[in-house]
Formats: sequence, structure tokens, C-alpha cells
Amino acid sequence: MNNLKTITILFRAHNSLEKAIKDDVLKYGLNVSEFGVLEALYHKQTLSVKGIIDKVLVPNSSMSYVIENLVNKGYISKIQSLKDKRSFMLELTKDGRELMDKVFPLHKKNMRAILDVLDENEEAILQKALVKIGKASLNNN
Amino acid sequence: MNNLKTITILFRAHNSLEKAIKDDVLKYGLNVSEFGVLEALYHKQTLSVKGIIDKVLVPNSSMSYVIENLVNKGYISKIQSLKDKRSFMLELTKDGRELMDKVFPLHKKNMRAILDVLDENEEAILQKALVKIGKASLNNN
DNA sequence: TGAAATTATTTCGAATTCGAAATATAATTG
DNA sequence: CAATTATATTTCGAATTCGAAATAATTTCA
Repeated sequence: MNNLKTITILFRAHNSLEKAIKDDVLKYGLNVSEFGVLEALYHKQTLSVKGIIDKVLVPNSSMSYVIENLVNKGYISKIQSLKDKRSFMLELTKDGRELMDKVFPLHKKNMRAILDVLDENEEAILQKALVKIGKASLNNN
Repeated sequence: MNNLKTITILFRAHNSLEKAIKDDVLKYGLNVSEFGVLEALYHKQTLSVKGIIDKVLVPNSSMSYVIENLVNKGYISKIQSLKDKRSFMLELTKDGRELMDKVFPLHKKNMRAILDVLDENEEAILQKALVKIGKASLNNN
């Protein structure tokens, strides 16, 4: 191919999907960044700020802000690591876990409903292609 | 499938790609939104603000800001339509066109270099899958 | 060991993005 | 044709995001 249509399409798909997520999590008073952090902690139990930054796609300076808001909302706790005092460990509070127990299954169901317009094979191929694109874009620095 | 890995992968691919574009266009003192508008006008000659909003993925309130900056930088002109005085027509100025003549071929080459990690067939399949996902996400409102 | 380099995180100010309400014009319709 | 509704765009204030510099702690290695 010799045009950039694929990029346009990728951006559109991303945008619509992000909009769907945004609408979904807004019901719980969260934005997409906040939900991403909660989701990571929901699956990983405990993570350092660094660990979260690597998982969720947000620069460190923005992450401080997101984390601060989540602490203020009472959904996560932030405790300085004893081993390495530069590092802070994050986990869900009781409230945070209860929220995610309630919200995540619904969220997952809604998102799967979208992804299920693809059959298993298509979805697998999509993943592979996207991983390739992602890697190729990184080398581009 | 029964997980949301595809979404994670899609978001990562989008982010890396957007970063690559950001780095590319920053060399010309543009951000991604601005470049998107210039690109649309480069291919379409003339578009109304509404027309651009539909092409580029930016809400109207943000678009006003983006357009204002491009007018200030001298890359586009904005003229009230005579037919419909609610509407404003945008096009590239001489400077804007010269910039794009210089920048776009390079940009395209860089982006194609990334997309070319896929063969023609893979890219076509990727497009189809992404279009499906995009549509499915919209219905989700 | 102790200076230099590295890593984790925050702070700061500026840029961008957003949604909702406002404005202005055009189209509809009763 | 006047009142209502719809469309295009901007304004506003707030929220979010960003990059760069600052801070603080750890590691390296001469």
C-alpha cells in the first residue's frame, strides 16, 4: 500500500473505543486514566508508581496527578517502600476493591461485546498486526 | 476470547504511533492536532470548520482553539461563507502549502516505513478489523 | 569510601482538551 | 411570516496532560 489510511482507521477505532470506555467509567466518577490505574492494581495487587507507569500509558508527571486524585477519592493507598525509599507502593483500598468488584465485570462485558464483532481468529490476527505496528513505531525514535 | 488484551494492545499501538507522529511534526513546530488539520486541508483544498471536525478527531470546542493557532501561525486562512454565514471556510495559505509540500512527503515516508512491517494482505485485514471495532464502539452509546 | 551517575517521583508552569452554555444564522413548519 | 427548531461555531472555566527541572534516594566504581 502507498497511503496512510491505516493510520486514520487505527486512530478512529482508538477514539471510538476510548469514547466508549470514557462513557462507561464516567458513570462511576472516573476518567480513563484513573480507571487504567485501578484496573492495573485490580489485577496486580501491588505496584510501585514506576510499575504503574510502565503498565498504563501515561507520563510520570501526569501519573502523579492521577494518583493524587485516586488517593483523595479514597480508592488507593500509597505507602513508601522500606527497601527503596525513592519508591512508593500502591494498592486498592477496601473502597477501591469494592468499586472494582462491582464495576469491572460490567466494564469487561461491555468491552467484550464490542470486541466480539470479530471472531476468535480475526481478533488474534488483529493483535499480532497491532503488536508489530507498536514495535515498529518505537524503533522510530 | 475472554479478556481485554486486544484493547490494551490497540491502545499501545496507538500510543506508540502517536508518539512517532508527535516527534515527527514537532520538528516543524506543530502538534498532532494542528498537523491533522493541515493534512486534511492539504488533500481537500477547502473545508468548513464542520468539515474539518468530521475529518479530524477533535471536539468542536477544541477545534476552535487549534484553528486559531494555525491562523496565528499563518498556515491557514478562515473566511466566512457567503452562502451560509454561520459557516467558515478554511484553506492553506501559501506558507501553509509550502510547509506541507516540504513536510508531508517526509512524514508519509516515515509513517509508511512503520506500516510496512505488515505485508499488503496483513494491512488490509488489519484495516477491516479496525473498521469493525470502530463501528461497534459507536453503537455502544 | 565518596564523588558521579542512575533511578523514582514530584513540582511547576504552560499547553491542550474538554463539556456545557452562549451566540449567530438558517431551515422548518404551523 | 413568526415562532420553533436545527446547525455552525465560539466562549468560558475547569480538568487534564505535558515536558523540563527539581528533589531525594540508591547504585556504581575509581
